[in-house]
Amino acid sequence: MGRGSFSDVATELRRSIESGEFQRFERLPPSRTLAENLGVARNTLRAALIQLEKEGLLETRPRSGTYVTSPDQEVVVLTAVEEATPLELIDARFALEPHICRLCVLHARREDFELLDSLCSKMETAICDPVTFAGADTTFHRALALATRNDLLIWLISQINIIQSLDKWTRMRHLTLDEQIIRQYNKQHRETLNALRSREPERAAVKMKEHLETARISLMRAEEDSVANRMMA
Amino acid sequence: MGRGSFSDVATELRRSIESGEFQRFERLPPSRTLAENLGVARNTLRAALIQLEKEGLLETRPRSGTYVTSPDQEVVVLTAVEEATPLELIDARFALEPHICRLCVLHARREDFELLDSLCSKMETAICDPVTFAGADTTFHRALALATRNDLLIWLISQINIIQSLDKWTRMRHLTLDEQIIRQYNKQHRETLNALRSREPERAAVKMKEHLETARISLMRAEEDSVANRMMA
DNA sequence: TGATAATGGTTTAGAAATGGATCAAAATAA
DNA sequence: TTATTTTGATCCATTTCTAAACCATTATCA
Repeated sequence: MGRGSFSDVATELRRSIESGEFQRFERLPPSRTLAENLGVARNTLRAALIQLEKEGLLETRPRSGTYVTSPDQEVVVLTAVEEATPLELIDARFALEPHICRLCVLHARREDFELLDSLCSKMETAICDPVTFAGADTTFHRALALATRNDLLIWLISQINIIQSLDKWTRMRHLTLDEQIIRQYNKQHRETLNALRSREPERAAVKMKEHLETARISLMRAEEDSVANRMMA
Repeated sequence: MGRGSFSDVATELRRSIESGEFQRFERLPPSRTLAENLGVARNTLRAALIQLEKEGLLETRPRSGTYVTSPDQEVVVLTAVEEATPLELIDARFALEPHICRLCVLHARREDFELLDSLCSKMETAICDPVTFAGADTTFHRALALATRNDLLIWLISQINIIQSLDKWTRMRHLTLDEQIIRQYNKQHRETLNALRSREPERAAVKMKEHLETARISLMRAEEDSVANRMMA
């Protein structure tokens, strides 16, 4: 056969491992068996295994077997956090927050609305103060999660907030916060809160989506600008 | 000379324990008997037992027996999250997964569909095997997240999967998986995948919501049953 | 009480299976 | 063609399994 098949085998195995077909700590089938299953010669398989070992997905103990190395959970956290792009983060919030609004309609109590209301007021007095606004904004979205009374969602949102509070994010975020944007955000926060108060789950979800869409657009604009600046420099 | 079957035996036993075949505090069969049942030498079994003891799943008292202990599985950080209830978890998935489907339509590639397809097939052949089905099901939902190419979403889903893999969940989950439910899940998985393939984000999201709704209902029914059982006892 | 059985722990020698290495021939790509 | 890669086969060194025995302690029961 021609070339290329060894890297195809590596790709196939990599997918199997990443997709969880071979669990961590589990032993892969013996190279002879595995080669037969994959319809490939043992030598070819070996080349693929060596490749994957270099990548750190496998560990082979001679005369014992080839094992899936444990992907350290903490490493996953770090890479997920460090490599998350602003748009990925917005997409994640797009998934979570509209549904959080729906759940708020079911579970929020009077005191939750009071907290959300006071946070809106705080943001409305911070039109010229991006730092204060950003803090209150984070608190507002966190308060929405809290109002669901769902510990898991609260935790997920808090994880996202942790990422958002990293340095590189904070700076970019403050850049996007001009007075016009803050006014728009404030309007959307109010609209969302009103929909929640009148117990309209879908309207609240829609308002939240509009809010996130605004945030996405301003983020993209900020990125374009920073690219443009980099090109100017 | 060298096989690694002791690690395979450990995997098999781990499955038996997680599937509830061996209940907590229950004594395992004598090592001689168990070894014979597994078709493996007693020494090999012992190596596996020692491994599982290290993992904290078993406790062996010399001359008495080997007992299933409370598994301190996944000692991960999520202390607050460990107390998440099944319904909280379903709500979180309600938030994440429909939107993940929408993003899949944008980002999934051919090989993603192939993986999802093969997982559907695997689940369809596991109608009478809840343990295998549950594993493939988790992988399926993870594969959906992977197909979004959004590392943050992938991470969030993996966190949810970790919770779901905790011992107390696994048992309840397997209880809810009768043949009828599995057939329904399989149908819904297929429908979701088909919607993704034909690039219809909203239909995929709707199918996923239906799927999660089914899961929620069967969970609630299982909880009612367990409450009823407790009241009978 | 005392005898017997049952259990986990340990050791041993031999057998079986595994990954590692090499090489000539075949197949493929350029 | 020419160069490269895969294949299939064989041998090797070593690990790990098997099988069987024996030990020490506990449990059971007469």
